[in-house]
Amino acid sequence: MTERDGGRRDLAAMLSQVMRALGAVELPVLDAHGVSMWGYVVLTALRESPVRTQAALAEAIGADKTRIIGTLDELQEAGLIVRERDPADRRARLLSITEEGREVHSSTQADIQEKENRLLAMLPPDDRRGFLNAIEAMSALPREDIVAMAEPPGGGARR
Amino acid sequence: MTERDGGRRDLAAMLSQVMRALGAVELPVLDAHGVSMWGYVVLTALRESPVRTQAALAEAIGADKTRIIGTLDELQEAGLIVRERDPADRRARLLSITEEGREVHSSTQADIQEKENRLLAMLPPDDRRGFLNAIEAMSALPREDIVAMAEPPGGGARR
DNA sequence: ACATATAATACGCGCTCGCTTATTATTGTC
DNA sequence: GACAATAATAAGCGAGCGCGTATTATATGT
Repeated sequence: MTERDGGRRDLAAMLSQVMRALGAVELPVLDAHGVSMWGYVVLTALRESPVRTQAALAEAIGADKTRIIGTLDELQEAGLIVRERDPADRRARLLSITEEGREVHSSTQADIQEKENRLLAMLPPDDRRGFLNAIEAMSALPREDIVAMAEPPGGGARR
Repeated sequence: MTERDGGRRDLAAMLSQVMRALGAVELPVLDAHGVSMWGYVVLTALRESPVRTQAALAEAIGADKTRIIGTLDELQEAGLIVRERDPADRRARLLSITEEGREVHSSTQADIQEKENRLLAMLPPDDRRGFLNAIEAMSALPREDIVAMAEPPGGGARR
């Protein structure tokens, strides 16, 4: 807010820094729990709700459907997920989390959030609340919505 | 805040979503201005202050010193930066931004921040303020500090 | 003078990822 | 039944990246 033209630094630049630091904090936690990053992301998603196809899961978590197969293989092998053909459509795989997967996810998430809480504790309460509200809101939006939102208002007529 | 164990989603997960969306918003802007992502990052850094060695620049922007050489080559070729040997130590390169580099950076940043402002406008003012304060604070900290902060307080005795 | 350290540079290795293609099995439509 | 579409799967390609190595030039320390 001192010598910058726009009055603030670029969001992406700042967030990129924060993300990198968070990675340094959290990846070792995943390692310690024997879960890969994508494995953890999959567990998180399946914990919220089972899915009917791998493609749907991939889309939900922003992964490439052709690349999560290995991750699913590992999770299935480790007994953390169930992956079976849908009797109603044998092309599809029903994916859900096992009880063990739920436990692994819980303990991992507890450790992760404990560390995150420590970071959040450095912020004044109002800023913390605002920050959490903001990223909750933004992360809940589909990417296309965010892209559209960033366009000039008159840009809609270009469609 | 409904059915989650910890009461909130993982920061890293949410921020990762936001970052991806921001990428979709901002990378085309960089393209339109003929600047690569790392090129823009370098211009941003040199605009704040010149540096004395490429290694120092790389460290400041979180890049790999062996990999930014190509980027520096391009920026120098395009007349956006000055890169000359330090007369006081011929091993080192003095790096600074040119007037043209400043202009390219300014127009790029204006477009980027305009888009970011549109996104920020979706947030209630308090949340926006809190969010910006938070990421400014967090992104200003060295990564090691953040990692250390995430450790349990008693962990210090382990050193 | 010589040993050691430093800065830039080029490049290798292994890994990840976005995207694409091709194949097999299965389902849906005409 | 034929054909198009769909789901999973494997793998290729190119790009990017973290990290490491090696080389050359230069500076510093003994």
